[in-house]
Amino acid sequence: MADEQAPDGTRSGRDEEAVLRFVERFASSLADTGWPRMAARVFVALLATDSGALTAAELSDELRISPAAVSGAVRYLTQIDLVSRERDPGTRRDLYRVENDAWQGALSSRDAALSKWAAGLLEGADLLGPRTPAGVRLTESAEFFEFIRREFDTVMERWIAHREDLRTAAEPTPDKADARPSGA
Amino acid sequence: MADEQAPDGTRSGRDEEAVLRFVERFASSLADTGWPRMAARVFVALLATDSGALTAAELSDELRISPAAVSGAVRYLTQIDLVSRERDPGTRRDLYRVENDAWQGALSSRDAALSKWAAGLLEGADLLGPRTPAGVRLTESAEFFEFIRREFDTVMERWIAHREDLRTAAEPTPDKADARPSGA
DNA sequence: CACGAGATTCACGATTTCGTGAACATAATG
DNA sequence: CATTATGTTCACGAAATCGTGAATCTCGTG
Repeated sequence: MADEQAPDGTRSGRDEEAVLRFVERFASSLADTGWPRMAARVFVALLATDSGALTAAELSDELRISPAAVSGAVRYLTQIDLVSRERDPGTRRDLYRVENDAWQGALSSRDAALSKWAAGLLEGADLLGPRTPAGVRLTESAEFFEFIRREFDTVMERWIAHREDLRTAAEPTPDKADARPSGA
Repeated sequence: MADEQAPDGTRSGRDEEAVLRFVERFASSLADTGWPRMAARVFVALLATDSGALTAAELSDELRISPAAVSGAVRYLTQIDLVSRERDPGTRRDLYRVENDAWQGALSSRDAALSKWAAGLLEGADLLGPRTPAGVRLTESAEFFEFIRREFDTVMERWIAHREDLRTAAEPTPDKADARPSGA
């Protein structure tokens, strides 16, 4: 296991097999909460690369799925802004990249659903009579969702700040980058 | 349409057909985000009653589904603490009730999933090497989820306070309770 | 303690979802 | 402009999901 290079430039002093198992395991827990299986596998595979990006062929190969499955998974992931597509410079292949702030984006995109729910609930409250117990319950539900939606922005701001703290705390000394095998 | 009473005690000056349509429509948007169809319909049907509770027979009748389907939906809903089961006093029938703070409970129960995800991600980070780019990405993802989980408690506290504000504001005069049939 | 109302379980059939293979589309290169 | 490498679309078949009907179970009641 001398000095081989994975396609994404990752140094393979790693137990690739164990990584594969991790990808499958974590993708499964995502799938358990409603993610499409293939999308989950592709996403976690990207997360687990140093470069954060892979080509369709690499994904197809590593996960043992057809190019069509990769295409479908990637379409799903780009639609919800978890993954971006870019052209691999100098070649003809596309590169699928996981955004650094992928999770935040994923949660943010729930905003639309929350608003839609709130609107639907208010509609129902109106129908049932806003002052009936049922109408009150629906109105309060709508208010809950609107509240959550608004609070979310605040939480994200706090996360950004917290992340900065963590990052600076993680740098032991303002030394040269030493965690960069720089295989490139 | 003099003074008929729906089974849950709801006065039916309402357009029952329109309510039914609302139930189906809103249940559909829940289903679109991954809810089991029957569970969504049962849940919304309960939301739309004044008493907040219905028997299995009433649900089966109103939604035109089999008792088995009701049983399955209710099992799902009680497992995630969105609905509670109680015995209809004096009779032999169970009553399924939607909790007043149903939505909060539903979101709270996501805590477990968040923790599980964070743990899985840390495991992966360890595997990939905590100081490699991939390991850093996974660690940061885990930290994100833990952060969200912690923040959630705060948001809920603020919601409770905000809800009280809304409730007192909703009472036109400090009169006798008129919009509070006490959804106990 | 037998009866019966009501709830649950289980196997089956239908519907839907999902991944594949193959044809098709697109674009860079000589 | 033909060739080749790459990505996408579409119909098909497999597999999982879901709701039903019928049998089974539970427990209050006469």
